[in-house]
Amino acid sequence: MLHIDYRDGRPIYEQVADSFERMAICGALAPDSQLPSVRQLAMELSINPNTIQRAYGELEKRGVVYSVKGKGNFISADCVTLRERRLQELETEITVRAKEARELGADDQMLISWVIPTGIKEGKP
Amino acid sequence: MLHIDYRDGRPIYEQVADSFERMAICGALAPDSQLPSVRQLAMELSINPNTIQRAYGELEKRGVVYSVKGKGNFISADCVTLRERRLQELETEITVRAKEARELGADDQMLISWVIPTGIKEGKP
Amino acid sequence: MLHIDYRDGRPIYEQVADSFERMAICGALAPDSQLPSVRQLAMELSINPNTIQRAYGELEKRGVVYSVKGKGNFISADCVTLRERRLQELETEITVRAKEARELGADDQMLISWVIPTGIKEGKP
Amino acid sequence: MLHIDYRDGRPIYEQVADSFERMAICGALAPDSQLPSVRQLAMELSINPNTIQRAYGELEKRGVVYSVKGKGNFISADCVTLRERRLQELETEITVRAKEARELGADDQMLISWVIPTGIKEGKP
DNA sequence: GTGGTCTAGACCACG
DNA sequence: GTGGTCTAGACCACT
Repeated sequence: MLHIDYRDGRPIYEQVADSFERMAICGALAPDSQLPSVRQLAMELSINPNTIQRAYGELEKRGVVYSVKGKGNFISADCVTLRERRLQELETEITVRAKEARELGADDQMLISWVIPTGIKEGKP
Repeated sequence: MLHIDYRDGRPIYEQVADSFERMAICGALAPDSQLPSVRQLAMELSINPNTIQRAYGELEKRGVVYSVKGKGNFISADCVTLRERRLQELETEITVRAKEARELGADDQMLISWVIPTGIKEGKP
Repeated sequence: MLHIDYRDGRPIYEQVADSFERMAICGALAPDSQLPSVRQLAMELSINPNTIQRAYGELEKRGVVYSVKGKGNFISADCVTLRERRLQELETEITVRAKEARELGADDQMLISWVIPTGIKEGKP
Repeated sequence: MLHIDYRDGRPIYEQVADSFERMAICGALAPDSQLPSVRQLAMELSINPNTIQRAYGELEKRGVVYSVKGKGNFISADCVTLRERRLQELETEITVRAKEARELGADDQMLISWVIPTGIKEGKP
């Protein structure tokens, strides 16, 4: 269900949080659907419960999840909203880098080639 | 001359190294020009010499400077080479994010608008 | 388990790193197996933890280990990969020296006798 | 006459010593011929006299040069003797590495290909 | 308890 | 004076 890569430089809690956010974004987790409990998920992944707790806290901070005392953690927004939020993040990350690349001599054509997949551009069959 | 931000999450040695790399890339530091000595820069920035040492070590690992015992640290490569190296980094960073954005529904037009500083902006103003 | 020679010209952190790399190459350390913790190894060898830290950093730079915050350091690559890497290093070291020896008058036969452990030795016994 | 490369990791005094040894080996410097004075060479190369002094000391330690107080430094042996000495050094350096390579799986054919130049093997036109 | 970073102060090799 | 290494001790982020 969830994949942890210890070699990945990122901390575990971040990997867990990212996985859930990705699932929420793609619609695999509907709004108000409940996440696995901290203890249960910790056992499944053989991870310290503190780490799961922190991952859920991270998701709450990002606005992806809300927690109800004594009940559990739940997805807070629909996938469309989350998708837009993530797209805005990506936009700033890309524009910042595009700006730097432009200052280093990259021109329109080069930048466009970076964001448009090579080969087949239409269809996605 | 050099600015350190303690609130910046990045470690100090990395900030120092990045600053020098940026200066070398933009041509502000010519090849074979000498960098400030470890001790002197440490005093100017009120930083431990060990931290500067590490920053210079990082730059050497990146191929931006070379060090001569008893003489000092010097810029190793010309700005053109360094610029190409940095552009390749930016390319991968951008393509990875563009790929994710595309999976989230971004189309060519949207991605292109992110990398091209258009004077005309639709909506948002 | 690990041997440090203070008279050896090489820095301690390099000796430590080399020892672990050699063990990983010969298969004594399997991929994903955990290395001793920085503090523990420092105590065993009566060495400053900082030096061990640096040795592990060196190994990470070489691609021999990966580190996980709060967990420890682990072997990253299999012995076959590491072996090939080391063989390439040895190839360049040998070819460089063979070239110089050739310029000094060594012929094919002499060079071959150096790299092949012949039971029969002419003269010298 | 003599070439110093500051980017070369090796210390200056070693580079100077190596250059003279190479010249003595190839016969460019005859036995008992005088080397340039410490001060003069230091000026020519824009190097600290201490460094030249150390280079000459290194050469004396290697048995390539002998010094006469108040007179100067002189080549000690003929090129044939020096050549043999250097060849013995290269032999040990190569055999040690060949032994390690063999332990890592290199076979005769591989090792021979390392010490015999690719392409044309006869003639040296 | 783990690794990652930083500070403080010392010694050595090199020039 | 320079860089390179090592020690000692501290704090932080992560598990």
